[in-house]
Amino acid sequence: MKKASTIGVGSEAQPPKKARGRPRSFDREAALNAAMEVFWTKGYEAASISDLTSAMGINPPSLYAAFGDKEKLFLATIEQYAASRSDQLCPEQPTAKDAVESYLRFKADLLSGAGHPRGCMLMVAFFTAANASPGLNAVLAKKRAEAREHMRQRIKRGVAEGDVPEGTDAGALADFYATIIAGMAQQARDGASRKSLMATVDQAMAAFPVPSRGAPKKKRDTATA
Amino acid sequence: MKKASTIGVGSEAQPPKKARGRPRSFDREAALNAAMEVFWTKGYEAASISDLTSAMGINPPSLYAAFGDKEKLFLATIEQYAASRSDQLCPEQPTAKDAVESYLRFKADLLSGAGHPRGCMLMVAFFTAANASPGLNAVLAKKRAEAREHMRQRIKRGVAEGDVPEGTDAGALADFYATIIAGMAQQARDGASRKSLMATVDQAMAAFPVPSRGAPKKKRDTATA
DNA sequence: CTTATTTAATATCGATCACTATGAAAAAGG
DNA sequence: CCTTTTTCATAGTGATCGATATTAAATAAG
Repeated sequence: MKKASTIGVGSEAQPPKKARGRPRSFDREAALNAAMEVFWTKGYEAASISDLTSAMGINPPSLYAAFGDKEKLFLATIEQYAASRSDQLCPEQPTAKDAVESYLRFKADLLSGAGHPRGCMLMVAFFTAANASPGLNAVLAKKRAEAREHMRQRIKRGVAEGDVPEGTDAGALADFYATIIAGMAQQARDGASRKSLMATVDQAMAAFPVPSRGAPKKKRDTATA
Repeated sequence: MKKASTIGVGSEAQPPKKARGRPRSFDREAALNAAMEVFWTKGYEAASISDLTSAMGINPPSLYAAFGDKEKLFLATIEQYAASRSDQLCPEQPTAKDAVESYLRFKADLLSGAGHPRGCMLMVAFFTAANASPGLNAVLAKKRAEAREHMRQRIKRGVAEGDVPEGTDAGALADFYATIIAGMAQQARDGASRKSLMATVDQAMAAFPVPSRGAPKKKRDTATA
């Protein structure tokens, strides 16, 4: 009766050592991706175990044995979603403005992309898991905060390097672009085209502050105030 | 057994003619407002009849007799919500930019206001009623489209009157500000302060196109192209 | 082989869902 | 008074929710 607890076993260590009991008859990652699409489409609370098991091609006991419960399965799909979308600003972009713009266009591309449900799964999760456990909501809140923080840090760096005007409020500017991303996620789920989202990115980038001509252009950290 | 069908009776005609049967023992509008707050807080599908009746202070049969069913009650709260927020741009603002800005600030005020749940009920509805009937979703989609259309018309008028540059794509600009509003709704539900939302409005308005100096400034419709 | 271990499939569990049948209570019309 | 009409309140309906007990099947170890 000793439980071996193979719930968390994803891809931590995969030597072909044979397990003891009856082998699993489904692909864990494929089932996880199927579950992700269900949650992405219907939302967390509206996705029933019945919806999930039929999409994953397994029975309820297999789901619970492999993933724990509905919330743990959802968290696993959230991690899968976030990991496959590397929520980070491209560090090769020379200026903060370029970095933010490429990030927004990357997002716009994903939001309107084919082969998966429309919009952002994290936004769907935010609205449809509001009544779920505090622990789940804490994870979601952290994921949301990360994107904003990455942008804020990049803008701050831009100020230090002189491609963003001195005195710019990096936090407020990051909030603005976080608002743009959230808005685009809603618009995309509402059916907005890639072209429409890109036009919104154009508009949003027109508001990015640039140093006035003749302003100090630091190269690194040689302050010339 | 003749049903008198008093479901829709809101405030269409209120002469104090006494009805025939036992009088209703609760205030219909107060109950509607209580239901609105439940839907606004928990979302459409997550709000149970039990949640609703206890917040409204009535029993299930009274709810069904007065409002029909859960979907009809929800639609009634949506109408109440939209009506009490006159989703229209202030026509007294002299320019399209002023009109859009005051609209955004009006929205930011409501989104972060006290005395009611955070965020926009229509956005909560959009995400939490996605699996509901097509009819319900059509109503919600129409409400969303209205705000965008009002902004588009006002921007178009600005182009005609010369306070918006010629050649401006009014639809794309309206899409941009609809994105801002949707994004602010999410941020507000996520806990953003009024101050933070207002800073985002500042940023968003910096992107509003203005005629270059020396550009034609039509007063009304005297074209001078 | 037998035993131990793990998964698969069936058939549920109690709780909650949206909703309602039933009859008493409260008013007006006669 | 009695009848009619409408609402109120109790106590449910069948359906579906998330989650499991149970048993058979499949593998490795001994």
